[in-house]
Amino acid sequence: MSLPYAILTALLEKPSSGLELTRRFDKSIGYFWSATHQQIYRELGKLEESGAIRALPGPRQPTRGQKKEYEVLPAGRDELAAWVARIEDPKPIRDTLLLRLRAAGVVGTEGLEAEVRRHLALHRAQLAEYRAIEERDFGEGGKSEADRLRHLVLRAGIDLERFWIGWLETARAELADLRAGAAADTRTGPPATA
Amino acid sequence: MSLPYAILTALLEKPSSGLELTRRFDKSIGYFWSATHQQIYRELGKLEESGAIRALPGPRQPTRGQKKEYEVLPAGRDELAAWVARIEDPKPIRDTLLLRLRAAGVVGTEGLEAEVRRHLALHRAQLAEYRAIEERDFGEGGKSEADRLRHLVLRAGIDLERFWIGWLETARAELADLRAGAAADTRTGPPATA
DNA sequence: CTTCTTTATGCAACTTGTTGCACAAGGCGC
DNA sequence: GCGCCTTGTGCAACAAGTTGCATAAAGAAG
Repeated sequence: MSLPYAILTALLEKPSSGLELTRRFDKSIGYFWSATHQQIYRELGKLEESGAIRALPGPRQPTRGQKKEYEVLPAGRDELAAWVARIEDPKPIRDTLLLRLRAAGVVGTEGLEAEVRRHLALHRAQLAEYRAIEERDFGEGGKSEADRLRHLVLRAGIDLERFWIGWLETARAELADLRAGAAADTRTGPPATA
Repeated sequence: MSLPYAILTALLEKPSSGLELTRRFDKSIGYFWSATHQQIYRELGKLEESGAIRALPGPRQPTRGQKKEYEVLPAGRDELAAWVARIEDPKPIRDTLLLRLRAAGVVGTEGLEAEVRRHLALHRAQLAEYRAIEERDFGEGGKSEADRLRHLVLRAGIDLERFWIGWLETARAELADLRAGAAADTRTGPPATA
């Protein structure tokens, strides 16, 4: 499980409350590890119980509805450092569009082209967003180690979007070609291979 | 949820038993949608109950330990066709290595370089495997619609591995550079930016 | 014929992630 | 003061995925 480590990283970057973490996950960390506020609160509770983090002493004892900030304890930092070097195999992707393309091979491509075009637009928008972040946050040189590593992660996001855009363009062309072939079939009859 | 549709696709390609499906998932479909035999058996039960598939009548009434083959019914095929055209947004990736790189920004890169190299080797091996499949199954032209779509899916796998290999090479170089910088610091003292 | 292995199906418990909602405190408008 | 919105924490139920194990039949090994 990686969520606790994502939370420890975020808290080391800056001590925060549950809701603040949720917002930060929505922005930066969530681009490659998303989490809802429920998951985050649950995990914060576990981390506090296990002694990896602790609540910062606030003006009054926090009850329900009161902000509660956390900071990482040395034990939590050690766990995170150990996790960074841990051996863990990459997991295969899980993408429904690939699955749907395969399904289209047996039930037909009806409606798939529109969905491919829609995904293409979404990935192009995401790429533009990443590029804007890159220009804003990593414009000139003279960066710290943490900055260079964050930039590296961002470049993974950028390259990944580029991969999707390239592949989706191929897919769109292929689907258009199949459609043209199918239209020809209705005029001339199916080819011998069908 | 996509697993039932993955199973319907596999069963349309060829009626199978639970264990056969598991093996086929391990080979081809599992490259982008993996599933354990438990998930598959559970889902087969649900699909049979909902009338999307049915057990093929075998030599005797199958009990526990006896092979039980399924085929897709028209209702299941219709559901699958509707799913192919469904609007569904792409989900962001979840990759622990990216997360660990980010964590390394706050706790140090100790041990990460070895893990990056290991992943690089794994992705190179996976790429070689995909390329072998491509040559074996999609060598010459004259392909059916289903074949062309399967090839398209395989090319996504190939391009994705290429993306990882390219990015991991960049990451390895960056980590080596950071390590060299840190080594220099121990001799000359940290730079003013630290 | 008994035991062991392989093939095959499946239950139960657990972990992880999602969805919907409840509840508390504080600020704002009137 | 009273209603309402925002901020903030959290429970409960569900859905999806994982792990470990139980069970049954069939064939091979002795």
